[in-house]
Amino acid sequence: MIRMSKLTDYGIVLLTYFANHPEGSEYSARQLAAETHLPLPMVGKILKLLAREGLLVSHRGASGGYRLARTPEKISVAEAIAAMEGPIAVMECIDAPGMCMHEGRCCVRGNWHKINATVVKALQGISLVDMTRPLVENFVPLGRLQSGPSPSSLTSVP
Amino acid sequence: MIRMSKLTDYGIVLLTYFANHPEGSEYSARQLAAETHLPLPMVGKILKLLAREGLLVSHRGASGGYRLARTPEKISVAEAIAAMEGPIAVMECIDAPGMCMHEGRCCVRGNWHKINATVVKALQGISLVDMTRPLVENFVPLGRLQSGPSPSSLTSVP
DNA sequence: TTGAAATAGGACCAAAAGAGTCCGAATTAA
DNA sequence: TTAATTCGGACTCTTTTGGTCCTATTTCAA
Repeated sequence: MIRMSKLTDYGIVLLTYFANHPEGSEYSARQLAAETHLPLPMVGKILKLLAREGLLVSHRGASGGYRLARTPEKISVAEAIAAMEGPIAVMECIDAPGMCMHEGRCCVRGNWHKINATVVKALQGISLVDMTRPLVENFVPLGRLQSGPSPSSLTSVP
Repeated sequence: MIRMSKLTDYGIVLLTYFANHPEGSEYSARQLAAETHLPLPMVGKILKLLAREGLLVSHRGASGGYRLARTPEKISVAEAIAAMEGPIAVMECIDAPGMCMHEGRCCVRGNWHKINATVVKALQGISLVDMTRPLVENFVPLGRLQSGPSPSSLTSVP
């Protein structure tokens, strides 16, 4: 299945929790685990990761905790995912060029690059603030990729 | 990593191979493996799967083989992925409602639904024919989701 | 009629990734 | 000093993936 890991799932829940509260608020792993009902060891692990990746700022010692490194409008879902899972790449050949034997003669790789870029851009367009309220599809309905030289071929899609 | 399986990768390569050849052409697993340089047992497995899912039609017996079940314009990348991996769902709660303990109080689930739908639609907009030639980004640059009630929050994205 | 060449449908296995826990060390507020 | 934190790992168990292989069954053609 095309699925993000639980780590990412929880990570975004936690980040959204920050976005839902006054800016600059600091919370410990313990508090966040209690509030979100996620297991404490997991929450600890995730917060550490997010801090290392620069999305959170940590504050050590007694009464320490974490806060967002930037305002939530400036943190995108794409960044959050990348922090948890590494670069977004639907195919191995996207972020690991040279690993695939067939790279030379593969005729679909270029297209995967563009498809991947489209997904990334869509996710970059969603901030943590957006995640705190219902999303609405824009009047520009969806990002379509279209085949270049030749005509048609898109109209057939339901 | 957010990555499709090799099965899916190979599956789309194979489907694209059909799209690149005269309509209705039939090829055996052996032929396809030779042409695409993919391991024969894998190719066999994938073709069986695609046939079971209705994207290919199989023809048993000596000099049997497979052909596309529909014209390649009418088969989308989204369908191909779904055939190989099951429903496209970036989060478990999308295609397995009830599995997540936090479903009741989760405040981001609705948004994941919409994000998922956006990705699916983008992939539905790409047919096998499109995959046989370079994709070009449409003038409508990309599908953006926007938060409803409140303004701004999108302008900050690089 | 027979045999070769296909697909059908699984079982099977090893390796990798995921999910989750736990521990000792360093840091800091009180 | 002590208690509450974060930090950085190691560690285990389970699931998924990637890949192979085997035994039907079907069909074409000699």
